[in-house]
Amino acid sequence: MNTQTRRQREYEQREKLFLDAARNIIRIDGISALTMDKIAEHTEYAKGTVYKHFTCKEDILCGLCLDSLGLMYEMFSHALTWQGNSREKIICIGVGYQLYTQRFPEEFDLLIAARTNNIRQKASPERLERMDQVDTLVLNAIRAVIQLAIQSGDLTLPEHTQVDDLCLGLWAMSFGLLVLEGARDLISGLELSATNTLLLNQMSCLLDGYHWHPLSTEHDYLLTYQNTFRHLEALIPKD
Amino acid sequence: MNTQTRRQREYEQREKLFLDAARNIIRIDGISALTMDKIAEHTEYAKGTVYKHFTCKEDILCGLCLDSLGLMYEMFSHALTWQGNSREKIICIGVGYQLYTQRFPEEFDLLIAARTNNIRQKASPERLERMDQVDTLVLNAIRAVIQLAIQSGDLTLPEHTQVDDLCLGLWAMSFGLLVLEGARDLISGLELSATNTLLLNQMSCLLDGYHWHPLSTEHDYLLTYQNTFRHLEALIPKD
DNA sequence: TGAAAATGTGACGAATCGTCACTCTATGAC
DNA sequence: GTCATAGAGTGACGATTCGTCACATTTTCA
Repeated sequence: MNTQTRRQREYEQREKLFLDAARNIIRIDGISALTMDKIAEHTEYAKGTVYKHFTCKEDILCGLCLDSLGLMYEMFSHALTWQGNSREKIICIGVGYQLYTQRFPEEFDLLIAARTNNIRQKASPERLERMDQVDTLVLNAIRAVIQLAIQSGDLTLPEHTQVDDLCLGLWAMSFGLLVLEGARDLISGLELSATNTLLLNQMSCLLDGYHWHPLSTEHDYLLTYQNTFRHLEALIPKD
Repeated sequence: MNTQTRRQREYEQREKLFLDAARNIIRIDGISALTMDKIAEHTEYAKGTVYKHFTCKEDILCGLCLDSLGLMYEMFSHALTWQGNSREKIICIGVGYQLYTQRFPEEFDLLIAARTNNIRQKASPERLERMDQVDTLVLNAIRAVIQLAIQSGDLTLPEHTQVDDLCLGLWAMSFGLLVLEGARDLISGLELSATNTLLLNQMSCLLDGYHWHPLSTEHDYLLTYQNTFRHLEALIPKD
């Protein structure tokens, strides 16, 4: 009987509807303006129906996060296809991350919150499980580039260093920079270079430290940065 | 008239009392368990009195953050006195950061939250201003080490790179690693080296990339790490 | 067609926020 | 010592929001 599959499809569509409504509210008025009643009102369903889909408000936040992670994964996958050496591919991923957070700062706040015990303690285990899965996908994208670099001889990891160590290092550096960057005007008194080259420069030094070839002295990564920027910019939804 | 100064002193003591109560609640039951009524009850004051000190709940969170930043500044200052080369001093600071977040994970969640627009929009301007000031102090501690390295010839910054760029890079790397580290068990499937060497290794690579001498090939920073760890551990309040 | 299953509802209780009109208390002028 | 006054302290209150659940409505299919 395909009544079941139709039901399933309708259910998923409605879930998407609720998440879209929530995302809109957040983009316009910020996270603290998000209420279950507003989501119900905007979608013309009753609150009870929203709770058929999400166990609590935090579960919705994680649902949104899941979508964001998905988009990020898409962008990262796209970055992998960038024609260039292994370091250029990594830069392309970093640029993707940067573009995303700059385009949707409110949702980046969400990504930050979702790394916090406070939120994760309340969200449903099922959704956390799914977040883990997408996390893994994203990580695999970065891992793939590192593996590629090792195989092609561009990179030799120091002793006692795992692939995942570098993976986390790159992630942490980008994450940290973008979080602090989001609060840039709040951290007064910092005399910084232009936003766009900041991430590039720090990543360059880190990768130079790993002796990931070609080194920044051997290749013009600023050009790569600019090209990948234009390349990925087109992928970002305008809405 | 010193009635005024006494009043002032009492006011500050009570503020400290409220913050201590809030911190206790958070340490025991997490951020979401913090309510204004509980703070009032635990301190045996009425809620209205709490609101004489803090404009809203977020203002309290920022107040706690301010204390944490203060402690961190103290620790960083102490790190500056570490006898060793400039890179060792930076490591000492990193170790201090790590020790703090591991000792008080709940409060680290707070530090993260306080970098988020959501919270900052609600806190009182006065407190945000004070946070900025302490931020600056902390940054100055890092700046000082970088300046020292430059003056002593250990470090020459690349062209188009500011002192503050490196400052932010170091901060971002540590911040990012510690946030992700806090969610370590949540990011399943990551095969990482031991926690303690992770931060050290990533920082080492970054600083090697900057050609900050002595390079990690020329000096045993693992030893530095272990020594500074023991050195600073004693500073952390046991309570 | 109609009984059973699935879906949808919104009034409700509970928790919490932040306010404000008030009571109480310490101060210092006389 | 008395007393008017500033300001410190209160907690009942309205408002908001969460999450629930007993009931209403719709859909399914025998």
